[in-house]
Amino acid sequence: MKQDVEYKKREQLIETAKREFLEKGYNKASLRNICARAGVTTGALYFFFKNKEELFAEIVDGPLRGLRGLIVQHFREDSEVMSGIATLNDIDMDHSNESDMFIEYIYCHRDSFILLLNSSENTVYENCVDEFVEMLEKAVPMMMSGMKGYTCDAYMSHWMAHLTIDAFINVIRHIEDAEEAKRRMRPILNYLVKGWLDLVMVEEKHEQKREA
Amino acid sequence: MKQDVEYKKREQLIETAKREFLEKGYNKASLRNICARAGVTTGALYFFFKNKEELFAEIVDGPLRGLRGLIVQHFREDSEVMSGIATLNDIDMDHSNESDMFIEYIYCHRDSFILLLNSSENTVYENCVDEFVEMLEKAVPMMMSGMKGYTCDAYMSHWMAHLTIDAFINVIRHIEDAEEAKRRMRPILNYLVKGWLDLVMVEEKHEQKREA
Amino acid sequence: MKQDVEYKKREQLIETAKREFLEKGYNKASLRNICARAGVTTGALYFFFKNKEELFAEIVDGPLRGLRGLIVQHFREDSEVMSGIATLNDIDMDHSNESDMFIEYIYCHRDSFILLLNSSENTVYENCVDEFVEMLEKAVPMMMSGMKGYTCDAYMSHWMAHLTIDAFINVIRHIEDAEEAKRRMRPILNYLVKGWLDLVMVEEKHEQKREA
Amino acid sequence: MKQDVEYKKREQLIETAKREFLEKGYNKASLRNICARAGVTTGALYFFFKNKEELFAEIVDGPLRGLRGLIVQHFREDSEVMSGIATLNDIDMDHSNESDMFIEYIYCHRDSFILLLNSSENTVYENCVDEFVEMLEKAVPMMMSGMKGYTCDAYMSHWMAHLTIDAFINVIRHIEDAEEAKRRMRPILNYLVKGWLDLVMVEEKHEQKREA
DNA sequence: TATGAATGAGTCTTCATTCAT
DNA sequence: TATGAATGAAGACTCATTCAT
Repeated sequence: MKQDVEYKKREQLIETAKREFLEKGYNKASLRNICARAGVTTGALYFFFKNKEELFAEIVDGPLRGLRGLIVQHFREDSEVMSGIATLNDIDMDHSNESDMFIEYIYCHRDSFILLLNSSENTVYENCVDEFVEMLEKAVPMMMSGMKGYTCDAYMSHWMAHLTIDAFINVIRHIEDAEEAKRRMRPILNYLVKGWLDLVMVEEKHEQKREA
Repeated sequence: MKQDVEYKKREQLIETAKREFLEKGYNKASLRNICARAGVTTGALYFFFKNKEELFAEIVDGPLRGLRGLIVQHFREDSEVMSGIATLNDIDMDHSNESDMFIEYIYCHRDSFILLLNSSENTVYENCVDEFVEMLEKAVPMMMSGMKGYTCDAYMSHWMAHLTIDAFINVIRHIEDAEEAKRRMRPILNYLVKGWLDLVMVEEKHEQKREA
Repeated sequence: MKQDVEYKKREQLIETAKREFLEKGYNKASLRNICARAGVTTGALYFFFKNKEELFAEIVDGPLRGLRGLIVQHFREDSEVMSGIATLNDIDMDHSNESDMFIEYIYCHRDSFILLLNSSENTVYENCVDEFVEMLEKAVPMMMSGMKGYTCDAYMSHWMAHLTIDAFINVIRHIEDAEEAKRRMRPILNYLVKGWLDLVMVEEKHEQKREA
Repeated sequence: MKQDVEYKKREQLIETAKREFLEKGYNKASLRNICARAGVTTGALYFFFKNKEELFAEIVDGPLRGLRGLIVQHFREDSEVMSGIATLNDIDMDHSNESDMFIEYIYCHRDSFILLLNSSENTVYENCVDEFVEMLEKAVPMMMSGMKGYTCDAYMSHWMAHLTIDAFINVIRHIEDAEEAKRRMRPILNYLVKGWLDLVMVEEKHEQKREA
């Protein structure tokens, strides 16, 4: 009974913090203001959270780790599938399922991800996007490594990774409904996959000619 | 003669402001600090500029307008060229020249554009990127309007515009040298143009089938 | 059985408080911190102690009263011995035993005394040293009162008392080992006793001359 | 004319700060309070001084450096005088002049020194007394080095230095009038000098006996 | 006995801006 | 043109203490 009340205050605080951070960004968000809006004294906030940063982390860290985990796991599974494939033509061009899954997860915590994308300046999270770019940049070439006769162009791999992540970010930022987001993401992703195959995968003959 | 001295102070102020804004972002940048670094009193700053925002604008507004103008003019010229083209196959697939020109201009004022991209939070410029997306999003379909048998998918046009702009931003952010930037941009742009043609331009028959 | 546990908490609290007070001084010591270090909740602290000052007192008051008692008793005994002495020459110049006894007691509670000396600002104890100076300042002349032909210079008595106490304080502060402290204190004390006799005890003739 | 007003505010600030620091000690002194008492806004304080610490330093640093300089210079001169002396008996036992000079200087800035002695906890100055002890501890033996047949007992030198400084501190703390302070200091200093000669200077024969 | 959530006044400090000179 | 003193609100954060449970 009392616990309900107590938890309610903590939850209240998180909820108002989320709103304030979204509206003003991390820096301009005012703890005083958050407390006032949550009907709580400043001291109370510092009972629940060590810091402004920790309050932000509370909102954002869980979903971020979750997504990270999801991606790692997904790449692992994908690697296994790919290990049985030898030519470009055998690659399944439909990546809707994967795309859907990521969107699904992200939209369960959309506020948090919007926060990370738009309002995490001066936070340890301010470069969190780079991490995902890097993961993608390294994962794809690895998955392709079994394909005979092709090598990866590292530079294009980097840029395709960037573009791919940017595509997700655009969707997350501008589409509110998860189902619509999924629907919109699918054709874009297919286009991007083609990019990976056309620009990143280089026929080795071609490559040798160049070097020659 | 005296004017020289004065102008020097103004110039000094702008130079230090640029550095401070780049290092700390608009919000965290301190006018006091800027003045101190420039060897100028706070009062002096307020003689030259109305306030913090106007100081920021001084650095950023010129290049921004310049780029805007360049783009508008370019689209106008391109429209004329395109008006003589009737089929997709006739389109010149090499857009290196255009890409080069934009990069060239941007890199003449790279500091300013980096400022706009990374440090314009809480400024009227904070959404300036959207404007360019919008320009592109609308311009391309217009240019294509002469092409018989095709219509534009508005939605994909939006996303391709976004991706295209993002591609430029990635390059600007991460590559310091103008020539290298041009070189890297070309293949990416070509890939993107293919995207425009494949995803945005829809054969009308196809379209009718779908709708049927 | 349960009492054991409780007492353990109290004891824990005192122990951590001692450390915290020593490290940060009375003011900067944080009750929160003390509780955390002791693995106890803030509420618990307030069950055992009325407030911050009383927690400090708990550590410090016992030893302080003990020392006070020891000194009073010692002066009483010394007075009796001195009542049988009529000339300066008969005074026992070796005060090692007394010095040793005080050092012995103080070093049994050295932490507490260090606390009193270094970390009692803004406490009722912050001037506790003065009390000892005063005791000494008054006791010595009283003990000497039986000596015919001499009077006490009140002013010099005050300063010698101060110097004597300061000498003890220096030792307590800077020497950790009790035995070494005793050893170091002895020659200093003998020098100080000579000071008492030379500066404080004034031959009455001399005195009359002066006044004449 | 305006300058008068401006300087007055700064001076006012320093004056009130001095009072506040004296009354409450460095930590408990409140900048808000100081500003209010000085009839100045908080911002103003931070125009004149970088910090709480710097405000404190402003009051205290000058006098401290002055005293340090005075002592260094004095020791240098004394060394020259002593270099012409070979036996203990030739030493001038009257050190009134020196004592007077130090007291004179200190009492010109007595507030500052009281601050240093009583209210500098948690400041870089909190151990400033030790420095003077050390200077004295090292200087005296050096000055005595010319004396044949004697060596210095390092330990007693340390304690005599401590006692000597403590004696000064007692006077400064408890006597308000400079002239009275001088008068009181003289006999004490003479007593202390005797201590230096008796306890610190050891006849080498004696020393050798001991070692034998 | 003991918890731990909550208080609320208080801390030092920073800032963009103003204005008499 | 330019100074620089001064403003005053706001910032994050800390603290000893209380009290219903």
